[in-house]
Amino acid sequence: MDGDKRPRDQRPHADPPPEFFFFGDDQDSSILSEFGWSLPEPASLASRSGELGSVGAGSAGTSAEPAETTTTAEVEGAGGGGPPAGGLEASTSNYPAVSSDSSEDPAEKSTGSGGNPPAETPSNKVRKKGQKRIRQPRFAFMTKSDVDHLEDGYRWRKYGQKAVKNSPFPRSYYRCTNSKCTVKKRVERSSEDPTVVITTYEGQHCHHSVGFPRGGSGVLTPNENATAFGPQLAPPLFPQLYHPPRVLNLNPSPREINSPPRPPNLPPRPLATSSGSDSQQLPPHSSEEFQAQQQLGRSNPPDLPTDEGLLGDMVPSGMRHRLDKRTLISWNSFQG
DNA sequence: CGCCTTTGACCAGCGC
DNA sequence: GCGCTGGTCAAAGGCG
Repeated sequence: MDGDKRPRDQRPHADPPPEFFFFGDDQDSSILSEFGWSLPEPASLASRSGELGSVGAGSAGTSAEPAETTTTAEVEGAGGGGPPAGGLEASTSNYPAVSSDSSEDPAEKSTGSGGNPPAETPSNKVRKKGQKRIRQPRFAFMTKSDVDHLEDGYRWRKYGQKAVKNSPFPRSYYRCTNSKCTVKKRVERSSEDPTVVITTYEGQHCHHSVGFPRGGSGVLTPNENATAFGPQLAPPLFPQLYHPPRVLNLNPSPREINSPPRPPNLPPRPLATSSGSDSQQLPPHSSEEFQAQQQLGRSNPPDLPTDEGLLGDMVPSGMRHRLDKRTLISWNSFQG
């Protein structure tokens, strides 16, 4: 992709800019700060966005706590023109909202395993020349976990793994096992905080979740998925997170940054595919956490339309279609 | 046997 | 055109 000699995070970005919205707790706020996601200058933000894996080489993680805190980033994809330098501004204006541009995208790749008919897949495993890779909307989640592949209610087949620049950790590529589904996801561990797993979803599921853990109970309906990120947008919103993650403050005050780590009464909860049973053992929230979530408006008042659903739990409805740093700032301000 | 992971090779796309 | 990197393919092997 980039033959640029500059550090990847200093290059103009070819991919659509990422639009991040974050979830987690105060502790994760500091993590984001380390990622440079706490409202970096636009250029920096833009460069990081397209490639989460370039989040940067860096110091060791902040915490060894294997927890469930999750950060989410919307990484819109629509191949082709990258945003002009300046990133954030550009991203906001140049890229359509996920909800609108995702639903009508044709199956994305010529090599697609999923919805694309075999006829479109060259037998020699080579993409048709001139066929541009079309990116579907993407969402990235940052989750504190000691396991890489987080259970999300769908079944995935790993189809590749690559070492990524500026990261000691390889990036894994997964594809939804449903033959008609083109959803893919990338999983990588943050180079800055090895305890943080970055999961990027791309595409939309066109089928029911299998539930989680694999084959387990708790089948998600398409509607449930839809409520999370718009119509059947990929992430089923981490069903294991029955208590949706809290939204991170991207612009934490010093006080917030220095806030004490999460209390020990919040047990770490690895969200593992491999150890699926864990995902069912959802510990009861501490009243403290619950209250905090309530304050963040992540509860789902009964008077909200269904559409508010899980996403409503995580982000205000106003942010649903366009989430960018500024929005987050605004929201953070809104939260006080 | 079916499903999945691993892994090396290949290609696309980008900047120089 | 070259070099680099991300993304993908597909054969081979492992596992239940």
